[in-house]
Amino acid sequence: MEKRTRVRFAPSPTGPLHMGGVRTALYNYLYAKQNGGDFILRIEDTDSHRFVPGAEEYIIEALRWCGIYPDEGVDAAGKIVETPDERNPHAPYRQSQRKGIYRRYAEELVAKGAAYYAFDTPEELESARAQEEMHGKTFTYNRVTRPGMRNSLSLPPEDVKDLLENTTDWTIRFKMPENTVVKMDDMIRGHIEVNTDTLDDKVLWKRADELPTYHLANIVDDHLMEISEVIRGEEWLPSLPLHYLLYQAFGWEDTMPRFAHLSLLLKPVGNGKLSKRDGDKLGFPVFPLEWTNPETGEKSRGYREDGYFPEAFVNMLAMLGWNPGDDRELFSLEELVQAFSMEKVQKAGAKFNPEKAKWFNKEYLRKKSEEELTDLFMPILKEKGVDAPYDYVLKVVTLIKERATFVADFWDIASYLFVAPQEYNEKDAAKFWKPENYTLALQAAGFIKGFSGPWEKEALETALEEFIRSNEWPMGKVMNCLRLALVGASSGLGIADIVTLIGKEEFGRRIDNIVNTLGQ
RNA sequence: GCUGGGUUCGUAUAACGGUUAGUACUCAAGAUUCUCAAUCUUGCAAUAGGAGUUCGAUUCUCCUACCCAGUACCA
Repeated sequence: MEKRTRVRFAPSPTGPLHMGGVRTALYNYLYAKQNGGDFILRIEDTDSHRFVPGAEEYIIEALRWCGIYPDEGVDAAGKIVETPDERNPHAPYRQSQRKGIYRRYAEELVAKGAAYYAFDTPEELESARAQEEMHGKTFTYNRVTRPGMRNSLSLPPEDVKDLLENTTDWTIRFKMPENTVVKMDDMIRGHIEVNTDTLDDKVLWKRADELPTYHLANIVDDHLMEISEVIRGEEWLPSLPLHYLLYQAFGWEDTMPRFAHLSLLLKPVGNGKLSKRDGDKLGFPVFPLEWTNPETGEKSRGYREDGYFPEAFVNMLAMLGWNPGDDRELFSLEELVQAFSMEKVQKAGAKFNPEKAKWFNKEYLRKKSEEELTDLFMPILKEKGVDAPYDYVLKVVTLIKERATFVADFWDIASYLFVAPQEYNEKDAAKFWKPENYTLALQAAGFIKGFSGPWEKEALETALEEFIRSNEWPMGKVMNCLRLALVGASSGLGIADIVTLIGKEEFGRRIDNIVNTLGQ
C-alpha cells in the first residue's frame, strides 16, 4: 500500500525564523511537492515560558515571501488554523491548543509500563545535578539513578497515589529500556545504532502546566497527523532513539514516519553554527525578513529588506547542502521541486557564503525584465527626490541592469543620469583635468553641442570618435575629461550614452559647471 | 567528560574502486572598451593524518586528529 506523503515543518515560536529554519522548511516543502503530498505547518509552542509575540506571524510571512504555502495548518488569511475544516482535518495546529490530548497518551505509556510518574522537584533535580557536577560527572535520570529518586517505581504505591492526588509538580518520564540496541535508519545518514544505556529517562508530560514536552507532543502529533517523513535539523538526531522507542511503546511501528536529519548551517568564517551575531559582524542577514525584538526594540536585518529577490534567496538556500548531481545552479522553486532528492543532501554542515548569495541575486536581477526593474526603481528615485519620467528610467535601467547586484545599486551606479555631479573625484580630476587635455575636451564638447545628426547613441558615438581621431587627439584623455564633467569621476557609461540620455542642454550646463569649478 | 554525527581547493560541491580530481563563487592576470562595470580567456587552489582491504582507493574498514550536535520539567 502506498502511503500519502505528508511532511511537516514544526517550528517553535520563540523568535524570528532563522535562515537555517527556512532551509528546513524548504526541503520539507520540496519533498512534499515532488511526491504530490502535503506540507503541513504546525506550531510547537509547548514551552509557555518562551513564547515571543509576533514570532508565529513572522514564520508564516517568511514562508509566504519564499513562495512556500502550507497545504495544511494555515488558512487563506495566513493564520494558524484553530478549528478543523475540510482542508485542515487535524486542527488545531498549535500544540498549546492541543494540550488536552497528550495526557492520556502519557498515561497510556505508564499503564503499559513504558513510563512512570516522577515526583522529584526541580530543586531536587538541581541539587542532584550539582552533586554529580562536584565529582566532575553529569547527572542522568536513568536505570542507575532511578531507584534513588522519588518516582512511582521507587516509592510505595500508597505514597504514589497520595502524591499524584495532592501534588501538582510531578511529571511522567519515559522508562528507558536497559541495554537495548536501537537500530535506526536515516534517509540521509543511513543506518545508526545506539545502546539505550547511554540514554536517559526523558520527561514526557508535566503536571504543573499540563503540557507535554517536545518528545511526546511531537510523536503524538506526527502520528495523529499521519506524517510520512520527518525532515528536521541535525540537533534532533540524538533524540531519534527515544522517538523510535516511543513509536514502539505506543505500538505505532507500522506507521512510523521515515526520518531525515539535515545538517546545520555554519558561520562563514571560523567554527560553529550560524548565529545572529555573525550577521551583524560580517554584514549579512541571517533572517529572511527584518525582525524587531519586541522586548529590546533591537532590529535584525532581513534578506527581503536588504534587497534580495525571494527566488534568489530560495535558490541560494537550496544549494546549501544539496546539489542536483550536475553543474546546474539556477533553479526556480518549481524546478527545485522536480530536481530535489534526499540522496543528494549533504551529510556535513555547510558554511554559508554571503558572496555567493549576492551572486545569486545578481543572476536573478539580470533575468528580470527592464519593466519590472523600473517599477522597483521608480519609488527609490522618488525617495531621492528625483521625478523622472517612466520611459527615461526604463532607458537607464536597460543600460545599467547588468552592472548591479541589487535594485538599490541602481542609484549608486546611475545617479548622474538624474542629477548633475556635485563634486569631482579628486584623484580622477588630478589625473585628467589638465590643460593639455581639457582644451581638447572642450573642443570636443563644442563638437557635441553642434552635432546635428540623429540624437541617438550610435550616431553620436561614431561621429564623436571620428572627430577626435581625425584630430589625432588622445581618445582616453579627451573622453575622460568629458566623463569627469558628466559623472564627476572617471567611471560610468559611454560618453555618447550619457549625452544622448541627459540631452544637449544639460550637457552644456555640466561642461560650464566643471569649467567654473575646476577652472581652465 | 560521555553519546551520536561529520571531514574533497578559502567557500559550496562533482567524481557512488580506475579521471591530468571537474564545476561555481571569491581572488589574480590578460583580452576588449573612451573610463568603470559587464563580457571572454587564463591562472591560483583540495581528497585531515596513519594503518589496512584491493591489481588499484577521494570512494570500503579500523585508529588518531579536528569540527558539530546532544547531554533540561527548551524546542
